[in-house]
Order: sequence, then C-alpha cells, then structure tokens
Amino acid sequence: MAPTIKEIAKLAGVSIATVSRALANDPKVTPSTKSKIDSIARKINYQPNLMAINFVKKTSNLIGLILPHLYDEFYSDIIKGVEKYAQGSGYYTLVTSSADEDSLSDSIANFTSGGLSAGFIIMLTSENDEIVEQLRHSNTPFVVISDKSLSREFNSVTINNYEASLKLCKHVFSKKKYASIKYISGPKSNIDSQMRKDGFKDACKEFSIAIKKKDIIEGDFTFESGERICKEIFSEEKIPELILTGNDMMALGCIKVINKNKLKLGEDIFIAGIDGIILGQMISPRLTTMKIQTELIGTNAVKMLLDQMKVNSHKHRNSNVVTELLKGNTI
Amino acid sequence: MAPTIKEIAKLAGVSIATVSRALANDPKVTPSTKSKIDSIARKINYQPNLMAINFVKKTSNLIGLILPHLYDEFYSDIIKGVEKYAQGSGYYTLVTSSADEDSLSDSIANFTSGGLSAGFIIMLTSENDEIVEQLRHSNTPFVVISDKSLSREFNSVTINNYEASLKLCKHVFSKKKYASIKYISGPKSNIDSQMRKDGFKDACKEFSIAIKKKDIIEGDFTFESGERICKEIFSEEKIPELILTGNDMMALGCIKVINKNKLKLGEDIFIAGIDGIILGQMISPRLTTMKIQTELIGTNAVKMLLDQMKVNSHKHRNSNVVTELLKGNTI
DNA sequence: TTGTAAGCGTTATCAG
DNA sequence: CTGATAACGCTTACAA
Repeated sequence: MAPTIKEIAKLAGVSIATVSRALANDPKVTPSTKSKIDSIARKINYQPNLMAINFVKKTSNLIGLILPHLYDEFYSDIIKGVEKYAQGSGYYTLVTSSADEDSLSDSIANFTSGGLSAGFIIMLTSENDEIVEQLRHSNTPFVVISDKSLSREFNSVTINNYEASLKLCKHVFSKKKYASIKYISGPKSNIDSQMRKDGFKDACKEFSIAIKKKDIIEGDFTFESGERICKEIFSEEKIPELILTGNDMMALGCIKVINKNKLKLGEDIFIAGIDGIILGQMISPRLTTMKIQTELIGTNAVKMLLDQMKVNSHKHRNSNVVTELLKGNTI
Repeated sequence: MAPTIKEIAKLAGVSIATVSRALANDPKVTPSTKSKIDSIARKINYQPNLMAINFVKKTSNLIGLILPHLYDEFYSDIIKGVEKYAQGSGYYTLVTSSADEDSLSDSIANFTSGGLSAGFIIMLTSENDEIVEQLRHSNTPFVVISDKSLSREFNSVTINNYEASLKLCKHVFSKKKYASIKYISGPKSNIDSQMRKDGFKDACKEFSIAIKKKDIIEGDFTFESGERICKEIFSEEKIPELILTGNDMMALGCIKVINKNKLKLGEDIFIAGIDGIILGQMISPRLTTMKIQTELIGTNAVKMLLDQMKVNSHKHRNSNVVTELLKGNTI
C-alpha cells in the first residue's frame, strides 16, 4: 500500500492535520516540525494521493482536449500547443478523439460535469444543435475551437476560414488568368470546408471567373483523396491549369500525381492549398498556401481557459487566429 | 452545484445506497425502483463524480503517456495508437511531454504513485539510472517503449533500431558500390540514434566499406538539421554519392537541398532514411527507408498495460515491433 | 502552533 | 430487495 499522511503522522508523532499543513507549506507550521515531517515523507517515499486531493478540493489538475480525430499534423500541432502551455501551468492534458457523434457526446458528458477535469477545450467542425445544447449545460469552464461562423455564444478561439480562403484565391487569381480551374473541397459536413469553398466561390465572382458545378469535387481532406481525385481529373478531358484544394494534404496528394505525370509545377500547372502544414513547405517547389498558426490555436485556447477558470467571469470572449499567406512556388 | 446521488435519493424517496446500486446496474434493485431512479437522474441531468468514484474505488480511468516531446509525426502516431485503443477500452489518455530530465522525473513521480492514473506508458530514449531507479519503485503498472537494448527488466515494447539500420544498410550496399558515403546521425545522447549508427557501421564492415570519422556528422533528428548539414556537405569538396541518415526527417531535409542543386535522386545521388513516416512516402521519388509501425507501438503498449493491470502478474514481458523495408526510389 | 472532527461523493459491508 | 453506516485520503474550520 502506498503510504498516506496517516503513517507520516504516526511516525512523526503529530496529527494528520499537521502533516497536511506541513506538506502544503502552511507557514503556521513550526519549521522544526515541518522539517521532521518532510524528512519522514521523503524516507517512506510518500506521494500524495492526487485523486483524493482533487476530490476533496473539488478541483482537478487535468484539462480535457476533445478533438474530432488525431490524424493529420493539424491536430497534433494543437495537442502540442495545448500540452506545452498546460504543463507550464501545472496541468495535465487529457486527449480524446471523437470519431462519431456518440463518443463526442459521451466525452462532453464526462467533461462538462463529473469533476474529472478542471476545464476542457473542444474543437467543433460542424453545426450540431444537440452538442451545443449539451455544452450550454456545462458546469465546467470550456473553450471552443472552431470556424469563426460557429459557436458565437461560447468563449472561443476561431479561425476565419472564409477570409483565409478568399484572400488566398484573390492572390492566386491576380497572378494570371487560368485556362481552366478545378476546386477540390473537403467533406461538406465540415464547416471549415464549407467556408473555404465559399471563400473560393466569392473570389471567383469578384474576378468574374465562371465556375461550373462539376469543377468542384468533394474530397475528405486526406492525402489519398487528393491523389485519387487528381487522377480522376487527369483522366478526363484536358488537364486543368489550376487546382485549388480545401487543405494542404489534398494539395500534396495532387502534387504526387502531377509529378508522376511529369508536369512542371508553377509552369504547366498551378496549385494552392490551405493550412500551411510543414510538409507543404518541405517539398520543392514549396506549396503556396495560407498558414494557420495551429500551435497558437492550442496555446490561446488554454490561456483563455485558464483565465476563465481563475476569474470565473462569464464575459464572453473570442480570439481569432490570424492567417498568413505563404507564397510558395506552385503559383 | 452539480447534482449528487443524495439528491436523487431524496427525490426518489430511497436511500443513497439504493441509488448507487441502481446506477451501477446492480441486479438486486427492483426494476421499478431502478427505472424511477434512472428517470430522475436523467431529469436533473445527473453526472457521476468521476473523481469521487476513482477515489473510493482506488482505480482510475486514466492512462498516462510520457513522451520525450511531441514534435514529429513519430510521436503523434504513438499518441494516436494509444488513444484509440485506450478509448476503446474505456480509458482516457493523459499526454505529457518531458523536455528536460526534471520534468520527466516529476511526471514519473506523479504517475508511479499518487493514484492519478491506472497505469502509464513511458518512452525512454536514453540510459538513465535515476529514472530506472524511480521506475523500479513504481506501485502503478507501466510499460516502457524504447530501443531493444534498454530497460530489459521492465515490461516493454521495443524497437530494434540496430537490426533495422543494419538490414537497411545491407540492402543499400548490395545495390551498388558508392564512390563516397556520408552518414548523418541523430544526437548521440539518444539511444535510438546510437543503435542506428552502430547498425550502419557494422554493415559497412560487412561490406568492407571504409568509413572515416568525418564522414559521420551529428544532426538532431530535425528536418532543419538535415537541410543544414547537407548544405555543409555540398559546400565541401565533392558531392557524395550516398547519404544515409539517422531518420526520415533529416533525409527529407537533405532531399530539399538535393533538389535545389538540381541533382537527380536515384541517379546522381542516393539517400535513405529510417522511420517510414508518411511524408517520405508522399514525395516523389519515394524515400527508401525502414518502416517502423509507430501506431502499432502505441497500441501494443496499451494492450500490454491493460493486461498487466488486469491480471497483475509480474511476469516480465516484451514485445518487439517488427520493421519493414520500404523500397522507395531514392536508392 | 497544533489537534479534533466534519465533510467531500461514492462504494461496500452488514443488518434487516 | 433496501437502508444505515463505515470507509477512502485529504483539507479545513473550529477549538484548544
């Protein structure tokens, strides 16, 4: 059995209250008794029972992080940002991925109440009334990470996907006139994907570029889908001069196919993504894209959460993470 | 305040004991009382206090995961593997990174005792007697992830870096005779790095290839270090015909420089890495490397941990993760 | 400065 | 089948 303060108390000939105080560095404890208690604790290798402490104090040193899934550098960067800052503030990070809606709902249930975590960060990628309703009832502080269009009623760190996409597309379109354009979007259930597509469409309008329904193909944000769709595109009619994608991963999938077909990137064919993942900057030519400061999203979210936990103010807050054009050589 | 079983008890006109039993699906509870309790619980949105449950049951639904850091796809893949399997078994994953030795030691202290987690998984990348000593005193089950040469006394999931490197180098050397060879190693404090270098050296011996001290340069496993070192190599004397690296990331850094210099990969110059990260397989030509099933490492580690927690047997176990040659086109 | 004792939310033992 | 009640390890008034 792991030693408890009871044992220390017996060994030191004091009450458990004194031991508790000494261990908590209560200044009221006489230095001599404190040092005696400390040395005994060290000798018997005492480790405080964190569960008991958290339980009795009604606090927790845990921060929950609910992500849609763990694939893709995008998500691991968020984990990185959260973990780093959380650890620096004395918290552990509890990572959860929620493949389906049920497990999402379960996770939320465990975090919004239950006392397991002191607070949590949840990333939302679609509009879902039930989830929102569940979050409204939370008696645990939390912060939402999502597209700017979502969850305005909660404290949140947002990404303006629409604006990022619009800005990027305008940059691309202002470079030259393209003979033909294809857009590979993310899944339509995903709000980020939608907003990016909207940004693309509006940029087209602004530049008087006509886009047909069939020029927009739906992928699923994965490298494989980019690869597959690009192959399909190439097998049809003529090869497009510009491919725009809903994220970098799909752009990279396309680039693989483009290279296989011996087309010159930035000359015969142009491409751009969104996300700014490192991979895109490691290849040559570097991918033109919009950089989203993913790690910063994580960091900001924890900061906001810790603030909220401290002051317990219900002032609604929002922090939008800026995006930045990464001029590569694929445009 | 969050509702407790006490309130449910009052509302249902029964004792808290009955409520506790009903909620735990104890068959002894009459169906009618159970359904009454269930409906009340739902109505007042009752969520069990997990801290209290864990505390009183002396268990935990948390699994700790202590990683050296969170950079690199390698680590996020481990998280992925662990989280997925853990969640499937009803556990949450507590991710920690330990930049320095002190924080590593702190994390271990919190996990080996303290009741916070039911068990933990720790990745070790260097020989460290203090850490080992700390682990020996653990009263919490744990599993070590490390190079095969390390921590034989603990339950562990290991990677045979030496063998992987040896096998790869032999494959490379058997392809052709190279005019000159450079080896970019990982940091020498890192055991995986050491073993990989040893594998390389022994393969050289076997093929009677003479390697000078200056042909082995120390990097730090990052893309940037690969890039930087490759530049340095190219600026010296003649360009080598073969570059071998301690991991894929550094190989990718080299490839960037190689492409910049308009050298033809797989013709003018050859390169191979180790790890088998997706990035290496996304570029064209595909990187020749040894695939380490990283996600599997995570999964196996949790499996082993859960087994250990269940049977509490102290039978020492080890599972070595197989590596597989990935024949790319860079050799 | 220290001790006594109540209490945190839940489980589990023992009667009934 | 249900109810009292002790217990888990620790913190924290309140007393001394």
